[in-house]
Amino acid sequence: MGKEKVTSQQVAELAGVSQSAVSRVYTPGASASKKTTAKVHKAASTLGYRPNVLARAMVSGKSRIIGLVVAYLENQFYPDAIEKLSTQLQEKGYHVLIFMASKTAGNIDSVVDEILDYQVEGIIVASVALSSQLADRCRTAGIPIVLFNRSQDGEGLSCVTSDNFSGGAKAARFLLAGGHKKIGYIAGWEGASTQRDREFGFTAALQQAGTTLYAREVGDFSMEKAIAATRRMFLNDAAIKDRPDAVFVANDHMAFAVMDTLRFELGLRIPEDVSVISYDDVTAAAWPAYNLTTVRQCADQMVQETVRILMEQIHGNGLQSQQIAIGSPIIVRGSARIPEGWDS
Amino acid sequence: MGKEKVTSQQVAELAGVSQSAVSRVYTPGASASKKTTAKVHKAASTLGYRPNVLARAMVSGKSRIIGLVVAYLENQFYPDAIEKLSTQLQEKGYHVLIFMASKTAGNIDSVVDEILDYQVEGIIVASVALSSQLADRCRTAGIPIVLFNRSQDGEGLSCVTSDNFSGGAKAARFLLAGGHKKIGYIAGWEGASTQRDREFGFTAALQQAGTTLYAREVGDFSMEKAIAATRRMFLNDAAIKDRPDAVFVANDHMAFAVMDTLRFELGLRIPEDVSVISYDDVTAAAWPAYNLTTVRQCADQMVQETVRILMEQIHGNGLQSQQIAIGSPIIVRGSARIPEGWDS
DNA sequence: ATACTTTTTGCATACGTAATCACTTAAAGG
DNA sequence: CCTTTAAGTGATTACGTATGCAAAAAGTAT
Repeated sequence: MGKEKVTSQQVAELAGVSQSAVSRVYTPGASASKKTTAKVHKAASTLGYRPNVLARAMVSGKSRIIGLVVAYLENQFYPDAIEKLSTQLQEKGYHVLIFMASKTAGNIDSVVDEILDYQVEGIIVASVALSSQLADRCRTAGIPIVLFNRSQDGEGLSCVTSDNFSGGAKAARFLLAGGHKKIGYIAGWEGASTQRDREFGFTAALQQAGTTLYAREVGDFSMEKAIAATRRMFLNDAAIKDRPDAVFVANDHMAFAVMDTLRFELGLRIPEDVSVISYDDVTAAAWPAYNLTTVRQCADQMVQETVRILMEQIHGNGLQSQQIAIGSPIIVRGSARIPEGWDS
Repeated sequence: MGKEKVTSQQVAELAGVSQSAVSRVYTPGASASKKTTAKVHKAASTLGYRPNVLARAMVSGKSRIIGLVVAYLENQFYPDAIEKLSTQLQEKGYHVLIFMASKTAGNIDSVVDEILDYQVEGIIVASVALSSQLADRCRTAGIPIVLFNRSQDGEGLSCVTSDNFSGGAKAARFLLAGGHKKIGYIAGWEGASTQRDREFGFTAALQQAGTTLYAREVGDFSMEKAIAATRRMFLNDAAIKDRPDAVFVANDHMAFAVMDTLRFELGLRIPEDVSVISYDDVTAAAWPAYNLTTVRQCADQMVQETVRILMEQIHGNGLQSQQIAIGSPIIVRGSARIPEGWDS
């Protein structure tokens, strides 16, 4: 129960120098002679001193904390991204304060309020939309925000996404090249920019080829709803021969549920009876049980860009907001028929 | 670029009261009259004032930050747990500062040092071992620690796990009741208490039934290594008839890889040729593609106990360290032969 | 109305550190 | 040896809030 806080003052006394000297030894830019540095380090290690980040934050205004808002971690893409984000920020001397925005959109504002209470130096918002007044508040507070895997028009917010439009188009062209005629789409949550852009890209490419969506259902990025959507799409009144011969699912997470439903509930073979293609390329997409053909969201690059933007904004260089879209290559595996002579 | 920090002083001036009064309005225990409370609230909302948590932490010693150390988020059990932990702590007014201990054991000490720099009120360590000197340091600093999903002897540390020993035993009895004779085990990382206890429980139950492990390989809780372990176990020199007829895998994460290897690489049927049973019951275990019979780690209860212990220790009630083991029921699905007349 | 208790209030201080400033010491240059 | 410049140092202050203390205000009982 020794609540022994070792302060710079105590170190100073032991080392026979002033508190200022101790502070300077631990402040990168400051000047301290070899001798005092040595004395201070010795005293500090015998006392077990480490600078108090909070006190440091008070006076310097730099908390070295980044707030991260995330809605749910069920979709494996997010834990992956969080791990990478946290690791990269750690390397730069920042740390991540995590906030769950589990409930409805209403409480996201209060969540961000709580974040601001911690004097964070920046905020990363993953897969969540912000109210415009909230964006304003952060802007006037001078706290940079980066949307991760979401974009938002009009607010002038920085964001990092994959190129969802062209990714969706790639998926469409892959299915078309495979000779599919009746192509369905299982949408994500319709409030999400990712959902919208993927669908736009997909339907645009279909249209370019002179065709349109054969069926469409909404899965809201949820497994349960994706299962229901699959049933609606494949168990309709029409004859069996009228069911879709391919389906684009808005993300891998739903695609797993769709595939399981197609195979185990409806007895369909993939890709012989139905081709399935989706978006994200989470780890599990490569598991043999799914072997999912999917458009990759390069989490590494997305994280890297997110961190870069954040650092630029924090250090005041790039005050312009940036909208980054990372290239999204298609990863061909076995869940969708492979077109003859396909190699790109 | 308005770096406008609104302080209690400014609120005080606008409301025509002292800074102390403002502070007291926002301090739960303090006394303030209805009238001043109203005035302060009004002034605060026009100015957009919110108390600075860091400054509050300085003087009160309460940062309302909990440090969370986690090694990897690949195993879905951890993201799940993190989400629940974070949500529950948020409800109690605490927030989670996350630290990745990705690399080897060596740098865990430095990670915890960084945590302590933030004056956290408590630390949760998930699936990572602490050096004893580190445990000491936290003890003398008065910072409570709770190990999550790990136990550690000798240090007197609090920990919350599932009842791994009896869980392992349940798995063994299930396989034995199913009539299996050649039972293999794919171990996790041997430095982990969870691995050890699950194996002890499993082999103890085998021994009680007068048998022993037929084969054993190490998978280190890693998918790649689990795949290699599966190959070693099922592609050995002996005749095909000599391969195990059941395998207990130390966690679900590895079990997915094991099942995929058995099915798609070795062409074995589950459970007809080989029964597979494992431990955790992560979400994906219920997916039809795996339909995994597994011993459940009740994440909800584990999280609840973790938070409870932490809160007790922080508020100084239970200074005794506590070791909690949550009951671990077996969840019967389809990956292991179901014994005749089984119902428990 | 008086004396006494309870509640409310402002003042001053403390938390642990970084930054400013003026000052001392060391180095450099002739 | 003296002058000029640079580097290092300590005393002091500021960051934004909570809290002990004493004074003032508001009730309460006599």
